[in-house]
Amino acid sequence: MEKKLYITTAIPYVNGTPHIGNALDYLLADIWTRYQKQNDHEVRFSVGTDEHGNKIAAKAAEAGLNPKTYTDQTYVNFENLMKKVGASYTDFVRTTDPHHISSIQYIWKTLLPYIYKGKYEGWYCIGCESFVSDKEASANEGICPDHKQPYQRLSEENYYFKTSAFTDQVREAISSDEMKIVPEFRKKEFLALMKDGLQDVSISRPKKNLSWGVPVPDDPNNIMYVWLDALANYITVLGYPDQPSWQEYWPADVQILGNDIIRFHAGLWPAMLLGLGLKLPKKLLVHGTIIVGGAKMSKTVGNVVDPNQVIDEYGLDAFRYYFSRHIPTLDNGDFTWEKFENSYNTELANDLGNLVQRVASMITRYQAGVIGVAPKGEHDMSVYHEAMESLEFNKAIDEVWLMVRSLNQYIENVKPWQIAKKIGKDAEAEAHLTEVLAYSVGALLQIADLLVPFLPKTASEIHKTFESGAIVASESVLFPKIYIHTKNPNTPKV
RNA sequence: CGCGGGGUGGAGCAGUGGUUAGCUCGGAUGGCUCAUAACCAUCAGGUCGCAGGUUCGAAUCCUGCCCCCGCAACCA
Repeated sequence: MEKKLYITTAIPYVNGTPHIGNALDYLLADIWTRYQKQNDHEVRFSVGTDEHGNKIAAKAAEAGLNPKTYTDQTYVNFENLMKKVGASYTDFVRTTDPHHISSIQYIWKTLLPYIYKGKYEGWYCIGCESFVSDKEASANEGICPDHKQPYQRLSEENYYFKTSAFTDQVREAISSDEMKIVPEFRKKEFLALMKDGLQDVSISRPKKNLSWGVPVPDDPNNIMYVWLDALANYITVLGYPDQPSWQEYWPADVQILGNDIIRFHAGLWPAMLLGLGLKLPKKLLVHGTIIVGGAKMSKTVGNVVDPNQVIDEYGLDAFRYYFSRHIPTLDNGDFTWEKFENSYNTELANDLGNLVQRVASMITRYQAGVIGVAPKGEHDMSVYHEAMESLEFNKAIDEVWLMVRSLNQYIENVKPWQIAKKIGKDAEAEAHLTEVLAYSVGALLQIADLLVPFLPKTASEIHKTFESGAIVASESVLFPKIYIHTKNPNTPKV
């Protein structure tokens, strides 16, 4: 049965260059999307960029540009990354889009029954033109590290959103899995965090302190808090409220986010939706952080991994492979160039690439490239599908590699090259060989099907090679060995 | 006693009371020759963080302790 599904990715703040965490968002959403499409569902897959706020304005000023011009230049970096990881997204939203702006103002007006004026008090840096959290203030011993000035205790009048009014509903939705937080431990973590209830959130800043943003309706001296603006993208991108088709896709089936922003997505965002009278998303997929050799990535340490470099050096599918299999979907994962290259050379090149090659080569050599009719692969795929449904993509792709391994074992046991030698002496040998090789092709085609969500290019190359009933030689081998970061074990010893 | 997760062979992990604790990578040996010097098999290697307890029996349950990692609400 065909369903209309919707998946979203967190929209990154465009004040920097895209990093590997952004790429992970797009990749996970894309895997899910391709999987659902393969099952004949229709999917909308949204991406976007978050472009308002002081930090953007500051960066723009540094570059001598107005903020809009600045974001017009930087958002492209993110769009390029989405394309580069092969994300098959259908909708792109920028928070500076006119439709988004008018929509968020409509949202504000609709939420008015839950909005009140209140005082916000906190530590403020005049240089930064912004408040800092108590934690940050005490961490810096009361002095702004950028401006070498002491923070001041200031208060200002803000609009507040009565998130607290929705505490019970949100808690209930999370506990009952009506809005399911995946993985379970994130759900527990968040429920513990909100045990004292959701706290009202200040959702505006005086214009003098926050110039770059969406004005509050009927009160242009106040600018909307960036998170309110940003979170709304998930519905404005669908055309909410003016294009009725949004109703065919909301609520989202899956919203993808990193663990660092869970409280906005599991607290403020559902409260906004409830205030608007909308349904809550069905699932929040919270992925972990990618660390490098056990350490957090950071610019100062200089261990930041550029997704572009990975893709440029090893190819897109190699990137998609490592980040879907060796970075657990629902937990933190480790990246090092050595690990990456090892898994590329052993798993992609030796296990899969070589398997395709040896089967194709035997058919070419023994049967002049004629496959005959390949039987349908018969491997039990329930583990794979269960893993996909429970959003544990790494477990699903693990399952594919079990199949790769068992096909290699099968070939080793049956020894087609020995059967080939009997042709002419043994009357049944020829038919037997054909059967063995056709079976292998059937298994490979099944493997290719299961790889479609993960390695679309590889899957289609395998299909191309075998599906016509005769071998179509490809111009190059799948996953040629690469030794950039590790030693080539086959170099002769000096 | 803030909350949560975790400590299992060199590395990464699975395993929540029951036969000799599994898997992948790495290492050693052997086989094979269709293949990207690939593939397959076998072997080596673990006092399951520490100490007590419950039990016929614990990595698995209980108690205490040690260590690591997140989070601790307005930075997006």
